[in-house]
Amino acid sequence: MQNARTRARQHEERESTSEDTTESTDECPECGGLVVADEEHGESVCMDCGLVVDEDDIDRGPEWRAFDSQEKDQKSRVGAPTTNTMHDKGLSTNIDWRDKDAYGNSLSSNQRQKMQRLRKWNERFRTRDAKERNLKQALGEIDRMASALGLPDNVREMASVIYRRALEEDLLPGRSIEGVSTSCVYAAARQAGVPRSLDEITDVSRVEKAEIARTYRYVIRELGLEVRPADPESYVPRFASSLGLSDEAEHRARDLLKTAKDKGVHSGKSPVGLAAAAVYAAALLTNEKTTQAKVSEVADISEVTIRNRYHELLEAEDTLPA
DNA sequence: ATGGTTTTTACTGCGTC
DNA sequence: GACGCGGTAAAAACCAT
Repeated sequence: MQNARTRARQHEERESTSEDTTESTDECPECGGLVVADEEHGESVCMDCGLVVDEDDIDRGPEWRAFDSQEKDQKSRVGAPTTNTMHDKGLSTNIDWRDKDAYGNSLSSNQRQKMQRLRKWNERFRTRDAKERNLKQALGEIDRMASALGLPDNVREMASVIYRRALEEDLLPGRSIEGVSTSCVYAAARQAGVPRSLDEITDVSRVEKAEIARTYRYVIRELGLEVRPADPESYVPRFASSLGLSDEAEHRARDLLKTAKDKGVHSGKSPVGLAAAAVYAAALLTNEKTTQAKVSEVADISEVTIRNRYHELLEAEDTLPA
């Protein structure tokens, strides 16, 4: 057995050593209760025990106050939000495709042709140079994959930002747009705490797994992105819900993973496998009906691995003084 | 390329509904 | 008998050196 650190580094996806003590953001470190944000005081407070988990939050509201609607209109200076998921951040001009004027009347054929030409040139200018076109295509890909994986908008946003940076730093030459955008999605999903396994990513990408992994490592290294090993717990909700398990079982699964973490059982093992095993074990403990086969299917992990892991989980549970 | 480790594949035996 | 489950051995995949 090599030492734990080396082991953990072996597999990108793997959980790291027991020295990593970071708490997930929405659970109280004291009692495990739910932590909610109190915007008025800029604090994050545990709902169960009242512990203030985080202070000095950033207030993202407007810095001005308005006392009536008129003032609100005057002081407000907000347009459409810019977004990184569009290659021009949604800032450039768009010419409507409908051949209607501002009053809704149809255009004469003369005007229609003119508008057609304008649209064409506007589009050409918008995506003028190679980088813009590159971005446009990549962002399309990112969006497609994120949708296919059911990832939320903020992940798309993150992936887009990462891609922009990659483009800025000239990381693209020699690498496919597909590969890099896939890697960005993978990285963003992991950073956002809603990881998808490499296999899941591979399914929706047009690029092979090996290339994704390679490109991903490259991008991470070049951009100096810090991505912690995936937390098995972050897979639990997804698995539990696709198996139709109760909240109690889900919670049980998390507990199992926590004690396993304390025991350091998880080092060097695939987080997905751990999560799958925890979900299965939790279903057993709460007398809910599932089979290893089903868990193995939704988690995309072999039954053997589930068996091995869940033995280890239960063992860790037993040997704990609790 | 090699070696050590984990995961997968394939197969077998056991108990139960 | 099909099914769920446990175990094993060999193959494959993976990472670090």
